[in-house]
Amino acid sequence: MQTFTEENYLKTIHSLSEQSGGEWVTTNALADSTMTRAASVSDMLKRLAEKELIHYQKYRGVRLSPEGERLALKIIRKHRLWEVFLAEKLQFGWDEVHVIAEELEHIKSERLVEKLAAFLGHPQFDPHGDPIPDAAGNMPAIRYHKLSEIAVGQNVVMTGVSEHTPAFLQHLDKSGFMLGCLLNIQEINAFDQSMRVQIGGGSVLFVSCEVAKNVWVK
Amino acid sequence: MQTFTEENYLKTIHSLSEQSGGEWVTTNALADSTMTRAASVSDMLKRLAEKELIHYQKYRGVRLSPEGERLALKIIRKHRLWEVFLAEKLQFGWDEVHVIAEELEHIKSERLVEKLAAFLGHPQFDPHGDPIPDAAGNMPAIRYHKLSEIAVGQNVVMTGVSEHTPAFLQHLDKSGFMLGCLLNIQEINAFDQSMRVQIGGGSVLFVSCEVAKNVWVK
DNA sequence: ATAAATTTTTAGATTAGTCTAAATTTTTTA
DNA sequence: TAAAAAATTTAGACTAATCTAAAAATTTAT
Repeated sequence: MQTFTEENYLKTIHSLSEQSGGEWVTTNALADSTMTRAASVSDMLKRLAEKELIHYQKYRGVRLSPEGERLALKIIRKHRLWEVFLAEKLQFGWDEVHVIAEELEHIKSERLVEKLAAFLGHPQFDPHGDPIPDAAGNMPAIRYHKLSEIAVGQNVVMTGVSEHTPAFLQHLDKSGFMLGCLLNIQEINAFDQSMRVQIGGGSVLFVSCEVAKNVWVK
Repeated sequence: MQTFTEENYLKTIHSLSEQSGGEWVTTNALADSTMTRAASVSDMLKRLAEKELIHYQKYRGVRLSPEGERLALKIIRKHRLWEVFLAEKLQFGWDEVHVIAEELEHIKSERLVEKLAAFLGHPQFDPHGDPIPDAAGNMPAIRYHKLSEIAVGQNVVMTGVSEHTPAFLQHLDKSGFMLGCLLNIQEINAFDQSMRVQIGGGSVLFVSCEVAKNVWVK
């Protein structure tokens, strides 16, 4: 049985490892992500290695063990299912669901997760377009492309976001972005890589490079 | 902001105080209810008194302060709303909802509670027949009568239970008891106060005094 | 009303998780 | 490739919540 804190470390290691394409995760990267100090991370890594949830090599970094990976995926599954519940059943905005799901993801009951999944109709994606692992821990790794990598003239569909802060999501709301919307890239400014984009065949707007990098499309 | 543990103490003090009709709650009673030792309770009471959530007099006992009462009712509201969600939306049995709600009740978001209440249609009672405090903290104190106090020949309706253990609730399931069912008291045995009861105009069964004491009727 | 029994509190220790400061190891750079 | 810089770990301390054992206060009983 893991504590709340241990679960958060496993989840963070998973996410950093995914972001870096499977590299070993460093102590400092973890300290930044968990808002703690490197010394605290070192302590915790010793504890997680003791429990064989991670492979840990001093001064080198850390990877999840198969068991750690399994647990991380269970937490991610719960997090994303709760996000779907909050957005679809309770009408929360996609900018609000993350923080609440950070708490809900630690509720223990296996039965609860499976009944929740059934109640929601076994959704495949959360409100940000992130895939939901199934009960066995399988998660499709389809990440498509960043909007910032699409060429002028292309038509694409928005499939997700890689940044979950309320500030970013509210900015997208204001601009008219939503999952599934059609995007036509009309122009890319060579100077700052900002784009002129038409959304859903309607309004046209300018999208900064910082925004475009955090929007997934296919 | 309170910790998980502090919230549980407040809830327990509320419940013991309610059970004893508003008496001061003793250290030992709390130790029994929270599965800890009297020494740990003493420590915690000092902390809660420091935060002015309780009125605490050494060697005498403890009462909730107005602020402590307000917080306790908020937790009870959350607990009971989640129980309704689990039973009505996720099809959990009334014997399963309590333990899961013990975790869910600590989720912080105010907005979540109010959206959940709206989603459930602002229910007045949880699956055990316990009243749900409203957002302002008002809770109807209607507790009706114990089945064990009803006279022979009377017809009553089951309105709740005062014991939430799976063992007790599963026993009621097996016997055919459910909230709202009609009960006709056909006989009371003088020797052990056990009863012969007809349920819903149908099956007749024997009910021990221990069971009858934990069933509320009107 | 005093002694015995019970209840409650204090004292001192333990664990998980955190911190700062210092020491150590690795990486970078000249 | 050795010195400087950066990253990481160890050492030692702190807080919340708990425990056992002992001391103190209250209640009960003779």
